[in-house]
Amino acid sequence: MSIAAVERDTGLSKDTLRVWERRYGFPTPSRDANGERLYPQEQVDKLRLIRRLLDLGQRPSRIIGSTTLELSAILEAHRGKDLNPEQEAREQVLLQYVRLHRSAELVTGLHQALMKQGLQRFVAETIAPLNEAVGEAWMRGEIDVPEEHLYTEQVQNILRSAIGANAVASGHPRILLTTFPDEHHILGLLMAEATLVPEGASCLSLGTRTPLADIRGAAVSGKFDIVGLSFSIAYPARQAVDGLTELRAALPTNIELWAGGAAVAGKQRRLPGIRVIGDLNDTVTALKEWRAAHAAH
Amino acid sequence: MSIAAVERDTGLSKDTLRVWERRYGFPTPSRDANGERLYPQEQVDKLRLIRRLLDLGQRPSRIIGSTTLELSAILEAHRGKDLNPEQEAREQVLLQYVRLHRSAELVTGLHQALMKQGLQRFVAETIAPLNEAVGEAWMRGEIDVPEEHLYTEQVQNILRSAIGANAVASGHPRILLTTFPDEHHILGLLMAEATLVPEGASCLSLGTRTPLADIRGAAVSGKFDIVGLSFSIAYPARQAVDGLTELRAALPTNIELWAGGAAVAGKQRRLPGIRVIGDLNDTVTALKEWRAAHAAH
DNA sequence: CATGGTGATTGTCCTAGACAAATGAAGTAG
DNA sequence: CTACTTCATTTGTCTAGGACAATCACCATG
Repeated sequence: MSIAAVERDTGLSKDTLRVWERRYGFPTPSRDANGERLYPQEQVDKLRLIRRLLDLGQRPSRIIGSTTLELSAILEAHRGKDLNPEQEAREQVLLQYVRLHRSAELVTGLHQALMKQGLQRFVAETIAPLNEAVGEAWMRGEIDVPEEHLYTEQVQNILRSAIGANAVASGHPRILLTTFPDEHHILGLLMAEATLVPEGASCLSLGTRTPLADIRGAAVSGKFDIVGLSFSIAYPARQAVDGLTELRAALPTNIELWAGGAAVAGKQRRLPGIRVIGDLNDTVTALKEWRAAHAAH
Repeated sequence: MSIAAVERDTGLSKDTLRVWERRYGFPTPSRDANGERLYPQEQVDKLRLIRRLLDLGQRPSRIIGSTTLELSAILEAHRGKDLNPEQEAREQVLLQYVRLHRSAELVTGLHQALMKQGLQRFVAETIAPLNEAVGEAWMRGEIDVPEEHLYTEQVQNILRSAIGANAVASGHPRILLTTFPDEHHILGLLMAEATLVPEGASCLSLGTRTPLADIRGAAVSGKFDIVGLSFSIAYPARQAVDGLTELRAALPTNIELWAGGAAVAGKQRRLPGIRVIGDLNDTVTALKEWRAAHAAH
């Protein structure tokens, strides 16, 4: 696995990978005929774990010497904070369907949950925790790339159908949803849209990876009230803050800027003029705030 | 503007920006107190133009010396190349709905077409030509990134809903659909799925960007009969041929390999053992061939 | 407790050289 | 005239350490 592939896979920049090797003696990639780094799979797995722990506030020098098992244990310790046993049991049931040969059951299970809970609760209480469970299982190597892709695809199918069925043509406010250019993950965006649409907002999603200048252009020419950005846990927090600050400066002041997702959680202090969305319920709160502020007219 | 900001904004990597400065003498950023590059706004604008032209097939050394005005002129020249008046007129009718402020009409129009034509004809007769028209309009600079994204999203919504409504749990053959790692375009995949599902095939899509080794693993462990790959016009033909050859060698012989899309069109001769799908109708043909060959049992 | 200083940690940027993959031009065979 | 090879050029990405500012952990002082 080349250094560029590892960067894509782990979210650690090439510079960081090289400087870790120099400073901490890990990772220790072999070299190809051309002298370029080749990372073995198990080191990439460990890097993914480390990355996850960095996001949780650990520091590299502390954990980089630990084995994969020890890292998983630390991750576990971070986990068992607030686990509702009943809910976790239901997650485990769905999680075991995230297998290639059980895809039909996954689809059925998701559909049933959607019918039972309704769109908003389905997103907040089933999809969001399931997302996390899948992410963690992937970090621990319990599920692999095709299964994670399969999961993403099926959830996308369900959410897009449901959004289409609930869409209102001319609701207010008008919200433009998208992500920054190097953010591929779309589920956060779809979850936001699925939460907003039943509230009567008029959402337009541009999908992932829209250049900053184009976001601005679209927001202005489409006369949107709000621009919503989604950041997955894999997105570099620094880049998110910089990009958001730049976009905020570029947008007219009458267009609000909302940002949600793991990479911006707790960054409200550094993002003046931007509404940081804490979780899915907070999305609804933010919407109510907007409506209250604009009801006076 | 720092080098990281320019990378975000133009999509040109830091390495590329530095090597251009060294080789061509452009851009010429000033330095801050810390010796780090600071790009003036007008050079960033020019870099964006250059980036645009690179996507259109120009080469850096040819255009990097030109002024911003000259670059705009070249971009103009790329527009009205070989326009068949009749065809262009038809495209324009379809294309006028792909505007940010007309997204509601686009959705309505697509829905009506789907209801009128049925899923398979909708894909073959509406989506496929519209795809091409959008692609060409984008090449000519008549629509921009947000509009192309909007189009992709809306078509995705419709196709995914329709596929979900038509899916058969236990049909035959079992088909695994995905793309190679550097292929982001998903519409080809969805179009294939939408064509196959009404025929009673059991399709499972992994979405885009699945590593080759994982495609093989998924095909084997999921006991699929056929693996289908989609290649957009932007995918390098050479890479498609090499990747397919490698995958063919890695797959068991009893799993068929199908490849469709602009990048593999007409490459059947170089792809022994692989079924190259010419167009959407050919997808159905290939399916019938498979069934005929496996009916004997 | 809170606040501020200090030293260690850490990510990003720097320079300049190297090379393979992609491209275009010229030549050759069907 | 087309299709395939060959060869030179172009071009993006990788390499190596060095450097520094921002952040963090810690401790002392108000």
